[in-house]
Amino acid sequence: MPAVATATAALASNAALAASCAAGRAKSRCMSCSARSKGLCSALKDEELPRLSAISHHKDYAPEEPVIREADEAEALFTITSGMAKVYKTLPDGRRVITGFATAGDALGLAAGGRYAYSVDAVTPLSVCRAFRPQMETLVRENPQVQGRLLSMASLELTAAQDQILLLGCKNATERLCSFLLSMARRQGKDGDASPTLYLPISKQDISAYLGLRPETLSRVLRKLQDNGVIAWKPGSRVHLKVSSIERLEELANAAE
Amino acid sequence: MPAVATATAALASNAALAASCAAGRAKSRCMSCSARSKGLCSALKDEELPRLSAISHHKDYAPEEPVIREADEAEALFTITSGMAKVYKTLPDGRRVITGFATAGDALGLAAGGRYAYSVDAVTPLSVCRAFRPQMETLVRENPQVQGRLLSMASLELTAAQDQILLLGCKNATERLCSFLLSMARRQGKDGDASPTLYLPISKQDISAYLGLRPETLSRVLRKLQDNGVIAWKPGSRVHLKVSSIERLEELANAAE
DNA sequence: CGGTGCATTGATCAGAATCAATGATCGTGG
DNA sequence: CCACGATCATTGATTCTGATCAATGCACCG
Repeated sequence: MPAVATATAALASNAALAASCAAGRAKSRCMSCSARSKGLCSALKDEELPRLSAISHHKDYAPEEPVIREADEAEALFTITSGMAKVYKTLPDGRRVITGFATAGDALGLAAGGRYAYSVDAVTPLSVCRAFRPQMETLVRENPQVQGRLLSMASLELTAAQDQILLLGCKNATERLCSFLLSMARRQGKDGDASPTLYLPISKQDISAYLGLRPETLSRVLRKLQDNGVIAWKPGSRVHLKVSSIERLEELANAAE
Repeated sequence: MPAVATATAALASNAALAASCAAGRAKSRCMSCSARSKGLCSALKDEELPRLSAISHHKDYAPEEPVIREADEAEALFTITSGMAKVYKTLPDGRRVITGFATAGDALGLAAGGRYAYSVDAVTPLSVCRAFRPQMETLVRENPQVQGRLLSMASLELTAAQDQILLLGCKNATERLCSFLLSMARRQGKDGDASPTLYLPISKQDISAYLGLRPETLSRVLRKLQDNGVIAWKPGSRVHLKVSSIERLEELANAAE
């Protein structure tokens, strides 16, 4: 997740980012954004960017800070420019699942009804771009291709959600963890190949909430994988992880033994 | 699910539905469709309908017949006109989850990549409308509002998928079943109110595959709810169900006891 | 009428949850 | 800079839910 590293660097100015900006300034803002080529923004040509800059407002969040609260009025669409966020849902009694992790380029707040369907908190230091609904709708009207981009992003999310349903509905603890590590490794690797070294800014609590497991169970499975030599914590940092055998991980991800 | 009743009635002619139809005939076809006001089609005005008719091909399926196979080339977009279908994903070793049930108006085959991300089988006798990708893309280009409709449908599906993740990640067997019955009752009730009499064309096998439970477990939970007087099989038909107390069901759906 | 296949029920097992205790880490303030 | 407390991770012991295994019952169909 290379975007994470640039979390603090991107877009230093904060004060000037109120309701609207001069087009010239705004253009350079979106042009130099680390998410320029991703998500929503990739649907716009350079010359169309100022329109987006004009309606989007930058905002930063500290780790664990709430970004979106389920059931709130869905007044804005968020695009992550750097960092990572967790998307989750909660039951009345406090139980929760993390339904996904979002990174640079991902959109948050695509609500079908008038209200957000999930909550979002920052995982790492997080930067987002907010565009409020009315202005967003104008942009979409003027640039219909944006909707196509939104649709394909929603489809991707849907596919990811269904994969997660498969994981939660069928897989045991070991398979869940291996599937998760593998998908993170693939996200970080080049063209679909899983990277053997893995940057994991996500706490174990959050991983267990994502996998539908208790922290204790996650800890035990993690230990088992280490003892079997499948993975190793990289010395020196707790957020780096080394996978000794991607093949072994792939086996474990789909086959109960 | 009123649409189910019309499964056999809708669109009797089959032979004439090859590559293209005369606009007049085609118009009346979509105009009188039971899904006219739903899904994709609701995005088109009456006078735009012939364009859709011209590119859509009708097809019927018997219960349990496959409609879409995961990983196949995604060559068409399906819209259900009547009946019910199950959407599911499978692991290499055969384990499977049903990720959702689709009824009249629902779209199937919205694939982000070039391939279907899931399989679909008919649950009841099923009628669908197929539109092949290239023609569909033309239609979308000429009627951009269709994409908006697709987007909001995808968002709804995404929300449903995330609810299912919450169910599988957090809830116990009783809560799962109650949540399911409740959502089915709501689908069949008027304006969000759950209906106390419930038409359930879905086999217990499929219900258990949807809830991430074994058939034996489902059977036991079902029995418990009956013994507690929360639900009752309506005498005379095994696909009808009566809920004695929606409130009780709502309690059970979200609260571990 | 017998057979096949699915649903139910019962008995047992196992995987993960829960409960509990200890140990590591981090931030804080003395 | 170190000591302390708080928080979180790990490990162990035990429980419990749901899975699995097995037997019986029932319905549908040839």
